[in-house]
Amino acid sequence: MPAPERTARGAARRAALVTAAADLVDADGPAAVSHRAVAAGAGVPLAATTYYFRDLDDLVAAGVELGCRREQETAAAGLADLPHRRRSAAATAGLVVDTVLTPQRTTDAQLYAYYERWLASGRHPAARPALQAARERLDALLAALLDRCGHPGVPVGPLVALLDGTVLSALVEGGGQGRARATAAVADLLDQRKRRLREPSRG
Amino acid sequence: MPAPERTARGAARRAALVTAAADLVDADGPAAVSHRAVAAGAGVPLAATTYYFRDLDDLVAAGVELGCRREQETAAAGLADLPHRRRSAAATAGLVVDTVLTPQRTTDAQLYAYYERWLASGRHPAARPALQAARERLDALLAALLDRCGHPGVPVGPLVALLDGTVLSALVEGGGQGRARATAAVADLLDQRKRRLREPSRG
DNA sequence: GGTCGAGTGGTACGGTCGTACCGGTTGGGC
DNA sequence: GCCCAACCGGTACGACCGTACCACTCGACC
Repeated sequence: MPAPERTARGAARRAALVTAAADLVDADGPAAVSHRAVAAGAGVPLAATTYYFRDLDDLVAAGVELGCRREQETAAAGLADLPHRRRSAAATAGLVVDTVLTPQRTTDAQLYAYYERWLASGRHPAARPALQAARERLDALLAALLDRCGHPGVPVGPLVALLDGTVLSALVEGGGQGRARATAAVADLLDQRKRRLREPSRG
Repeated sequence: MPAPERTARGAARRAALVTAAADLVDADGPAAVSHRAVAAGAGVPLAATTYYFRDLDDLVAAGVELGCRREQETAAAGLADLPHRRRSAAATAGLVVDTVLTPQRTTDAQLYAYYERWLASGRHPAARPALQAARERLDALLAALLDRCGHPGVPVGPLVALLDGTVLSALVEGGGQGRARATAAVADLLDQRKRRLREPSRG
């Protein structure tokens, strides 16, 4: 079952499976990926999943990879269209949150699935490379975004950490405030940094 | 199956089940909790799990609750023994990380399980109250800790968010650097705040 | 001593799961 | 026209799952 799809039809079917897997991961987290669910989602027989993927880990990894990549591609496209202009901390924070979470992810269920995806490498080691790459691309995307918004040089690592942790906390609390809390927290961080830069560290 | 254990023996058996569930959650996350795994862990027959718990959600919630509570109790005890003394940002950060993650949680697998536990309310709504309460107690614990270390008034929410997000990022990266990264990030935050306080915001 | 309810434990049912198997089909190269 | 690989798709197996059932034991109380 090496399945190096050589046929156009084969490649299309494999792509359909990966798309179905990515959709499942996005909607319900990596745990929702099963051979049967993916096959049903792609509209192909069950056996196609084992023909094109070594095992479930492989299938999950492919779904995670596509899910990360496709949403970052649209984020990158949006970033390219964004005019280079100084923006307020609040406006910038909104764009940061949109870049990290995508504008589509609004409900708590979607945010749960999102963070379950980041944790996917725990249960599915094959997904780790995709997640690492996605994380690196995200950092680059955010650095470029912050630059375009007149907030250059902001350390991206702590900013993403603050965002993620804030959403996590809001998920525990419940009530769908994840995005709002994260936006406020990021805006605060940008504001603090701006103030710090205005008065250079002690003469 | 209301199971309001009236017998001392019954209460003990229920406690054994909850302990086994908490151990499973700690070791492998909430998804590892199954009737059979809990029964085996507690050394009781399978049917005991359905006798003492309405359904699996109930069992998971009980395990999550105990897991959170017992580790916070030891953290609170340690805090009570901690002498009130000014401490460096680095030393304080180490204590903060120990309070949040417990000193025992060192491996990546344990940290994965820890954050899966925070996400438990997504799949197991019954666990939400326990997680909310745990989060509130954690905030109080940290506020007290920071006070004892000569860092009073530090906003705890963003601090925990930064810590959690940093560990999350380190888990994606892999390599077991979660604690170290989190400690450094928290120390940085405390240092920045100290500097900010030293030169009061612009005359 | 009899009763009654809490607790016990073995067993079973219906379902989903990952994965394997295998005969059938197709389509491009000789 | 044939062949061979890629591909297809139905089916099956064994494992584990949540949950239900039920005959049983035991201890307290009338």
